[in-house]
Amino acid sequence: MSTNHDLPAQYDPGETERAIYQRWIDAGIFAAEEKRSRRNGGDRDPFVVVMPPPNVTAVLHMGHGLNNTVQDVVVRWRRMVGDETLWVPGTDHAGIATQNIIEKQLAAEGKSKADLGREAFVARTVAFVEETGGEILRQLRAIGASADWNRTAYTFSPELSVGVREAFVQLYERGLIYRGHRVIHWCPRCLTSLSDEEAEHTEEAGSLYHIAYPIAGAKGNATLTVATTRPETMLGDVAVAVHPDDERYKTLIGKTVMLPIANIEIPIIADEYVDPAFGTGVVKITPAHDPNDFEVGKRHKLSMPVVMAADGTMANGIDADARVPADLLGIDRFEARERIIRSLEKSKLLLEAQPHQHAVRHCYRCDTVVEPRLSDQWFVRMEPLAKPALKAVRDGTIRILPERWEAVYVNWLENIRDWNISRQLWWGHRIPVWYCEKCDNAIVSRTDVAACEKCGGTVRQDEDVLDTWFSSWLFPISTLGWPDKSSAALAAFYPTDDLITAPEILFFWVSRMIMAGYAFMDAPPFHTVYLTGTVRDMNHVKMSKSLGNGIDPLDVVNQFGADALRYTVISGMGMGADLMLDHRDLERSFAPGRNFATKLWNIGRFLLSNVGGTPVRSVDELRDADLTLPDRWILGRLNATTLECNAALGPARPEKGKWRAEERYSGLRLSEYSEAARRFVWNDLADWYLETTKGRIGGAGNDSEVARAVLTHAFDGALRLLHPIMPFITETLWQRLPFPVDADRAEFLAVAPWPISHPVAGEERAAMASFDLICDAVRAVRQIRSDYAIPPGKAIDVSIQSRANETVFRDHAPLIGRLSRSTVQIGGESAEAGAAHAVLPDGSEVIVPLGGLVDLTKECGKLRAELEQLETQLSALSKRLQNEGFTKRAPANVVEAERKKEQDWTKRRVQLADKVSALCGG
RNA sequence: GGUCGCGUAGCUCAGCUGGUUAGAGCGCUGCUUUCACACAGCAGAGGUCCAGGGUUCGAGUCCCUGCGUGACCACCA
Repeated sequence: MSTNHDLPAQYDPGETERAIYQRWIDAGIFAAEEKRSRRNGGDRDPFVVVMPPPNVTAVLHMGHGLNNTVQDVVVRWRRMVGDETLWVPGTDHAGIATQNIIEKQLAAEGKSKADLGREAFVARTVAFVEETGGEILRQLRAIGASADWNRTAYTFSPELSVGVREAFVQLYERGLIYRGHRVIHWCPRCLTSLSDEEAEHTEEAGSLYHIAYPIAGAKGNATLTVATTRPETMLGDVAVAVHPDDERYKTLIGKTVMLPIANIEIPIIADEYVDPAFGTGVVKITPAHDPNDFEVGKRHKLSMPVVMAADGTMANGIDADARVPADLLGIDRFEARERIIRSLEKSKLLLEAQPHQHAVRHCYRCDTVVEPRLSDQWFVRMEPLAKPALKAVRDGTIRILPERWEAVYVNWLENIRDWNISRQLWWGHRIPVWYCEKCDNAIVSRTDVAACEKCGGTVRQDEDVLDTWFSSWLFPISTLGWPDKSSAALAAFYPTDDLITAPEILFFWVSRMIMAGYAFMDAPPFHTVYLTGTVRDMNHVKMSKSLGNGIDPLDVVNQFGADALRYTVISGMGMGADLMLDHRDLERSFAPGRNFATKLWNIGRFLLSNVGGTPVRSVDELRDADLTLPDRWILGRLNATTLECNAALGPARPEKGKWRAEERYSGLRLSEYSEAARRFVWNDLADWYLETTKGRIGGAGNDSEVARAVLTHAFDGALRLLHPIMPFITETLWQRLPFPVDADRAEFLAVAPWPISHPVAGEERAAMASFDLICDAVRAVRQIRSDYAIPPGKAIDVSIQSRANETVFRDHAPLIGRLSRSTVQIGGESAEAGAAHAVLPDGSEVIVPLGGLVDLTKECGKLRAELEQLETQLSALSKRLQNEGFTKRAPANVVEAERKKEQDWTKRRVQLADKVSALCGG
């Protein structure tokens, strides 16, 4: 133990945080051991959190800061409670995102990926990732993340890649992966297909063009008007469709129209898909460039001409013949739209361009407008996978917090569509399918294939790679050793416990992990999903680097310390609520956290300079008679605060495998936990208890020892409660506390036991109420001093008058006097209610009622009257409910309502009775 | 278009199953450099809990309507 008990006047987080983190790492306290898990014969419950793997190229932003702080708080809490705690860190290779970065680099060098070729491109990306990747994980250490870095995973590592192939092959063998020919979302900039989730809707102001298609062979200039928002695709039209029951067009069905510009005759068909009420009730059918039209085309066995190239320029593709005229070939789709509109205007076939608000899908990586495109892709059949995932949330195996997200989750899974998993990229897990060049055999294999197993012909592997999410959906199992089912880590730590992430990836990642858990392990990956809020600026705009409204968490760490960052994030975050921070004024956002750290520091300084470094006595050895009222009060407050923190943090896992209704939505209220701990430290310990010890510590004798012991114990408890939120400063201070000699001490606060609590007993409650009265008296005297501008140095005589609590006040008059810097007498004549009565220096007299004290006689009378009335009503009600005549005759809902009322009144009666006994004694 | 959320002090928000005088941080006013702390202490000011209606002995809390605002989902071209 340190003999130097002087702390520097100022806490310097920069100096201490790094050193402490290194000591934790050196001691290996973040490393989890399989054999200590109860599931592997150990004596500890496992508690496991899997980190949402950030993109390997990412740099830390506030979103990560928030998310990982929440995870770390939960993980550190469980570690202190004594669980075998594992937090698995890792990164994601992020197919499109990473490939885009390398392509941008190449573009800056005047090259394209085609110049390099696939192999060199991948090699370059690997080198880039090796060099710069994982920086974000190093940054997470700066905010104190207590992950088990020995287990750091990477979705594209050889180990995890084994799992990816295994998953693909297994699903293929179970008939859940298939190759499909259909219209998918295509990004003309990234040149790859996207899943439905990757093509995000944005509301945009566009136009609904009304275009006249001349009816073939009709008299005069008869036309049929179609409505479209994408006229450039009309070159790929193979029909126009009307609703079969639409009286306006019934007679035209079966006839043909001339497709303008392409000058082709196409049929008028009937299909129920058409909504007669929208637009003109006539729809152009372009099967290769619209998913609905594709379905219509299939139903009517229409051809599917492709009139656009992969990069979004006009082209005569498959089945298109010469539909695209020469002057439009190679023209970008949006330019082509303009030209086609102008051309139609000229030929008077454009009848109208209505302003039209509609949702346009954009690439989630580069924001380019997505183009529907006909192509061959690999799909996962989702419905069978969704079933157990749906059941899990419905039956309480998995809960999602905040509760409202459960409905969103259920809704998505109920309407799930097949998942396009192939991407036309170079960066990612190559699809494990080989095609024979000779016999057209397709081989799906866990290992690389050299030759066709049927004919021995040469094979080539599918060019495409898998969606990044096809590797991350395996994260909870693959990081623990799957597909090796005998893996000790899998046995010890799967299923995991909490999954903490942003709601944006509920569908991308969370839902799919649940499906993968059931598909490959036949067990859910976790029992709790906690969705955090979003970090926004003061205008409620989501923080992002590109908008320039971001905050760099490392700036905050440098200026205010990691603890300040963490405290701000945790205390400011209601369950699932967004967190608003001012990026232009970091002081405003983070000073409260820093100030609180300073407060802790100063309590520590007081303690070390007054209590000193000599070991204190253990509070367990103190006899009740030794404890003063303030001692009893602060110990009671510590206990109450521990209870509050426990209640806010909630059960770590469902008690009986599944969440019961009562516990399902409780816990993980981190801001409440943080507030309870802060209140204890600042408002109880620092503002009151510490002040009461000032006259005691340093004096000779027993009472000084008692005060030293209690103060140290209370501060120790506070540091334990706060450690998950502010790990650095609490560890620093805790290391220097003058613990009792024989204390059974952990080496680090990070692994010290969480405070023990007990149910509050009646006499404890009474003692605490007494001290609250003392505080009221002190406040009343201070108010007199402040209101009447009594100078600090000037003593005044005050008398406290209270018949009801005279004993309490009499016993503690010196304490009241010391805390209010006045001379206090107890007792006086007008003592009906409690009041402080002072004679001012100028001779005038003032009276201030004591805040917490009411006119007891009156108040008790009122309460007793209410209680009496309630009891009368309640007994009448109960009698009625016991009367079978009533319960049988009255309608069920009335009886039900009366029963409910009986319950309410009973509850209220207990409340009132409690109050009466607390306030009025007996 | 569908679903869901939010509207409480100047600002950012707590307030869980209805029950004392509606809370916190920041900001604001006054006093104080008192030997842990001015990144502080003490004492204050500030709220028709969006509006209107309803249920109840009792509503910030539950129900309905309206206004404002946000999120998610969506194949009306």
